[in-house]
Amino acid sequence: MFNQNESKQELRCGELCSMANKYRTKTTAMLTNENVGETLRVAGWVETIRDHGGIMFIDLRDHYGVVQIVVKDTLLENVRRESTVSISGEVTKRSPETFNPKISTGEIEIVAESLDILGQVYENLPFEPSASRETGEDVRLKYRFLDLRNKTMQDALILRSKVISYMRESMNGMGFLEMQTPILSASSPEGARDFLIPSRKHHGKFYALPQAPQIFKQLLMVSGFERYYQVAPCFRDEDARADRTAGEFYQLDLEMAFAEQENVFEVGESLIKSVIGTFSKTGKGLEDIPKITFADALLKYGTDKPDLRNPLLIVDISDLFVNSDFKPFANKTVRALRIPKMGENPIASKSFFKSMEDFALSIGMKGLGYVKVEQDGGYAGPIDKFLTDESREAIRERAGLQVGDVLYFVAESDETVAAKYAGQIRAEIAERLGLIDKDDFKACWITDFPFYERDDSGKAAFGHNPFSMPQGELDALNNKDPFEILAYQYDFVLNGVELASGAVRNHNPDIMVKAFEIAGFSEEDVKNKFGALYSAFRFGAPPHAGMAFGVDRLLMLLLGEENVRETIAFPLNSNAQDVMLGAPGEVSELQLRETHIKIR
RNA sequence: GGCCCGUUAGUUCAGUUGGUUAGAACGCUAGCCUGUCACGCUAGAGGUCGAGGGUUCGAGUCCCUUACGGGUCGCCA
Repeated sequence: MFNQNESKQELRCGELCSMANKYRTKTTAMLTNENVGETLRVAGWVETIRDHGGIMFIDLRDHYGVVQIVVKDTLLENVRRESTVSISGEVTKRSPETFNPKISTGEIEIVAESLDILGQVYENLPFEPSASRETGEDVRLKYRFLDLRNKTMQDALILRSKVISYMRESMNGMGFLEMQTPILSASSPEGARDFLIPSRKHHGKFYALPQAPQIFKQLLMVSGFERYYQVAPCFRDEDARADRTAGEFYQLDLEMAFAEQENVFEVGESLIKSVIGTFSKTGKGLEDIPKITFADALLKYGTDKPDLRNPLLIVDISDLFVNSDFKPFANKTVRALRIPKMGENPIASKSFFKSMEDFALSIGMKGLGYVKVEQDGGYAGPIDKFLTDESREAIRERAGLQVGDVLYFVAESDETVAAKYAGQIRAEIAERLGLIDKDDFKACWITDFPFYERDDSGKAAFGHNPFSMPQGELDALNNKDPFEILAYQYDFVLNGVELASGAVRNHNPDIMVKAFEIAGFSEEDVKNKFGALYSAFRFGAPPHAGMAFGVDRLLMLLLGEENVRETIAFPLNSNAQDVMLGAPGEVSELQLRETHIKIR
């Protein structure tokens, strides 16, 4: 198993790494007790200087590790921390009482004979690289080159490199070809906002950066490349989140011809199980990956990206309150969340219930009712007095209530809203009670997304992806209520994070036209919006299906980071700016003229 | 665009009911120290308390406006 904590040691390298030159003859990774007595040269960054008057020590850090340098004369004048130096000297064995077990070179040291400053530090450091992760992100990103000297950041980017290379090997091993698709592309009419690039040669026209290689990979299927993948940059001009970078991100994008949903699952599971098993911090891998329908996920977990490490489940009890006298529940969607033994948890004090109610109000709920199951099996709590004896028993059975349990109630007129609130309560309770094992990995597939959703005016609009195949195909489109139609569309969810998304594609132009017609578009619209696909599908398209994993999010989960920017060398800040290079920035008059742009 | 939180030394933070000269740690500078490894000790420099306005005898502290940062909702087929 790959050990994240020893990633530097994993970077030991062969012949190429040992290339000796005027800067160094050895890297720290190559230094062992065997080198004692040898005079050699090392180069790196001055991590610390410990000046004891008559003797001084330097911790010299290169990419591979650290070695202690002993300096006995005035060589250290003008040497500053974090400058780069080249030092020659003799490797000596330390006396046993001065061994440092924390570093791999802890039993030896180099007695400096000469020292050259290769890269001086000219001003005070804005922060300590060793403590950079406690520094504000705006300062870190402005001096990202210093931030990345931090060991945790180095390890994160090393892991990123290893994981991507491992995924490429896996995909290659499964017979997939990595292919490149254009970066300068056309604006797509659906989906997120595009980043636009003005054309110099074509007045008033624009390229767009691809939101995903979607259309190109489907065209590759039509061309007969049956298994494609790409570590693909994707660009979307949407606002950032902790788990969503501004502007650009990487996907492991894949597509398979003559494939069904199950075939994609097989490939996806094979890939992700081996990645998690190989690279997770604890070595803990993924167990069985259940398939949960979108409808079921919304009911049981209150979200389409459930965290299955959270053991709590939601049940529907709406039917018990049809025509109930209790107005807040009567004829509403009522969901109940059982928290086993919570009544016996010392944390579950009066103030805990109060603060949960405050949380409920803060997310827009009107209140948060609950009952406790007492020792005698009876209920206590603010909701109990509104329950009939029959409903008490029905609820007990439905939710599997036992002595000591607490049951929370969520009631809303709108079913979707009720589900969402119940999901938020489920997540919050689990967080507060510490029910989630942060070192664990639990995943599921979410399947059977609705093909259409109601837009604001109640009309049918594409739910997620107009390219996906409706279940039941043309027959369903012709004969079913559009809102009953499901799509061959799926997400892969890991620890509550949407890690991948995919679909069986609609490769049939007749079904495509019909699907768009229901959503209010004509055949002409299809030709205009998706002309290339429409055309390609008229020339012998294979059925095909695929998906795409978010590489940055995968790294975030593997590293146990809360923020996806910790996995990227040079991310934009959450405001979509590069404060180091000044992007976005102004351009010259000439550049504007050449691209026919006038700034208002 | 809405909402929440924040902004005090280079960095991370403290700062009481509004009350003398705004503190600490790390970093920086200088000095001492021959075995440290987060070295230690001594001294020192370093602040328009994000900006503007208001209340007050008096504002880092209270009020308003605004800028910036983080999170979140919208958005992300």
